[in-house]
Amino acid sequence: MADLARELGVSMTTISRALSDHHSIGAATKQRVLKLAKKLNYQPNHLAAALRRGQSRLLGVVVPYIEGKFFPSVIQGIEQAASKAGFSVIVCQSHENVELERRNVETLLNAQVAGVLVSLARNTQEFHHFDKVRSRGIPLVFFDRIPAGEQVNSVVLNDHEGALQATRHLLEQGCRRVAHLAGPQHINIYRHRRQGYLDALAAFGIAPDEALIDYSDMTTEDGAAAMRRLLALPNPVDGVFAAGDSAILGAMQLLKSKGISIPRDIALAGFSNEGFTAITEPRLTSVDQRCEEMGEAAVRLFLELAAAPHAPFAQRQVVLQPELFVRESSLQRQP
Amino acid sequence: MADLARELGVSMTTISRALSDHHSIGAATKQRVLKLAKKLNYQPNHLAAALRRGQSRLLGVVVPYIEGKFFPSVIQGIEQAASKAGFSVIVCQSHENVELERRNVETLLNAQVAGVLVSLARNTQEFHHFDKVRSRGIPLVFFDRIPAGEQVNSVVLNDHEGALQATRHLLEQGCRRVAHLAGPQHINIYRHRRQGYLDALAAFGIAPDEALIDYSDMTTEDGAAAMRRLLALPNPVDGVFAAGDSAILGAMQLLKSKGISIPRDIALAGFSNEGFTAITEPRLTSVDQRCEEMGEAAVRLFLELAAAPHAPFAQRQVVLQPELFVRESSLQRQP
DNA sequence: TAGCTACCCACAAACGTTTGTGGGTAGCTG
DNA sequence: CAGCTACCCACAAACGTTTGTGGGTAGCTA
Repeated sequence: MADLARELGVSMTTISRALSDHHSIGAATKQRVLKLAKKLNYQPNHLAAALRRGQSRLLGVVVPYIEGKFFPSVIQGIEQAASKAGFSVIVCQSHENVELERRNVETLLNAQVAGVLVSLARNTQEFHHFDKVRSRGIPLVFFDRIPAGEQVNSVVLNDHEGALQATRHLLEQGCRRVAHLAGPQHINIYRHRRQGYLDALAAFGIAPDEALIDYSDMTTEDGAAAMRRLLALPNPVDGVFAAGDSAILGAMQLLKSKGISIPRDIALAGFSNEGFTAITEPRLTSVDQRCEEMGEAAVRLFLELAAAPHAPFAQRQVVLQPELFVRESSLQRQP
Repeated sequence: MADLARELGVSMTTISRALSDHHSIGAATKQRVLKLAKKLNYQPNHLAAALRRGQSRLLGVVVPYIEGKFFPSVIQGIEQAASKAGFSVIVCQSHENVELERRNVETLLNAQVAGVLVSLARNTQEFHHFDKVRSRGIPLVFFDRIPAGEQVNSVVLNDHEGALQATRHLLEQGCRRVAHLAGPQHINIYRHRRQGYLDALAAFGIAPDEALIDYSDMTTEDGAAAMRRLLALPNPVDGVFAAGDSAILGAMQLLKSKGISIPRDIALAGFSNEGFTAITEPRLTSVDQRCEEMGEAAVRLFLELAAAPHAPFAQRQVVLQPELFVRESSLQRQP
């Protein structure tokens, strides 16, 4: 910047203001500065700017993991929206571990991020590590997995609706004893999916049966184990809706190993629309989560919060509509 | 820091040196400083430190994408090793696009990263956007997809060996006309995999046949299209080795749709050991890439380079050994 | 012409660290 | 006791921006 100033015979103030399009700089001067900056290949030091301003153009993201389809896609949406707004994204994984999540938040604060976007780890049940973020006045947005019973800004899928659609679809295909593979109920998404399942049953006048609901961490192994248990019931099920695709995959693999026909004997539906749902045989019906939109929405929310830094806190929530992808694992039950 | 200094009646110099464990500060003083820092909940401003030092504790990573298994796992390895060394990781995706790759590098430089780890985009054929990194004296490490014909530091898999093993395995199972689905040959990994394939054939005294080698971008669709072409050959193939799992998946899907038995009629092997290789039926034989080790090795290399900032440049390359995972798609060809 | 507005610009102080330089003290050696 | 080493510490200048304050000039109005 000093070079630019010397070259043009103006002060660094003018350079800085010209570059940031300040109103008190003449259009002609701005042009000259910009042109010379290009010519000299001037690279702004964002660090210095961040230091002076007390805030960087970095956006911190904490997710449980980045395998599978969901989180990478959300991050993709975040990156796109962020870069449009001139922000860079720094991604951390909590590996489903509160302790790591806590450390990640620290790291991000130390990097002076302008905002923090979080999807909670599985075992996060208290939220004090986010207090610092708020107390520093840094916008905080949760997405997908959000804190229970807290006043927060968040972007979520209408999980209830997704589960409702999936379960209703199974019922419409003729299923009458539909089981549910449920996730940990302290996590909002799994709680809502379970409720959607129950409400779909109710809409069909079917009484819920706790024996048909299996609670687990929703891994492939959990899904297989649950399916094994369900098969042992005196009154066998004819449909399974899982709150996650890994679990329904496990169930499917077990059924196939037992020679049980899908969907003729048992119809299956999952949640997340993972890539592999289109690979299995039969292909798996699943609820799509609008991953990229979720990322974009989270960034939009962040930008709004950042635009009004000292506005009184008002909880905001964006709710996205899921979409059911129907595939062969649940189709043509009734010939 | 000023608070700490005032409280303890020493200068900020002492505080700074005590916190960074400088040798000219007494152990007693260090203890006092550390204790008070804890008590006052002192949060260092890494930005300021980075500004002063001209370097942050951030490690920049550029990858083509983060879907699938490979890159997330590598990143996982990077994060682990980096956090052990006190670095945070900032991940950017180039989406297989040189232009974005260029911009990502700019962004990272602006963030004053301490090092840059890169896996090239598919269409990156010139490398001038990395000159700035070097000229600033910032360690630059390539992994997996590295520049051709350049003096660089890199971590790669022994792709040749992996391909050799996979192809040899197919031949050992009784295959005699093994086709190869090859990727773009300007990319090191695909070139080496093709060469491994050829060398395995040679070892079995089989003459290579260019008609059996298909070049494409290795998508699922590409794999299916290639398989369709191969089936139309007068002299049909009895084995296919693909340089990527997506392609071999496409091939598999096409074969199944034609009612061709795997592995009895045609045996299949892929590369990457993607998650879905254990889901397909039959499960897919594939070469595992030691993803996490690759990430760790890249960080190790970075740390070595960072430790000797002004050492004369000496090209370094770490080569990891692949591992063949044999599954049903290639087994028991000879009863 | 005095007074006002609208622009345009420079000075200099921040932002929170790190670090080269140099000064001081204690203990030891010869 | 002089001289040396080994510690210990403070001063102050950086690092590259942003921004509040205030000064200057031109053009217009009354």
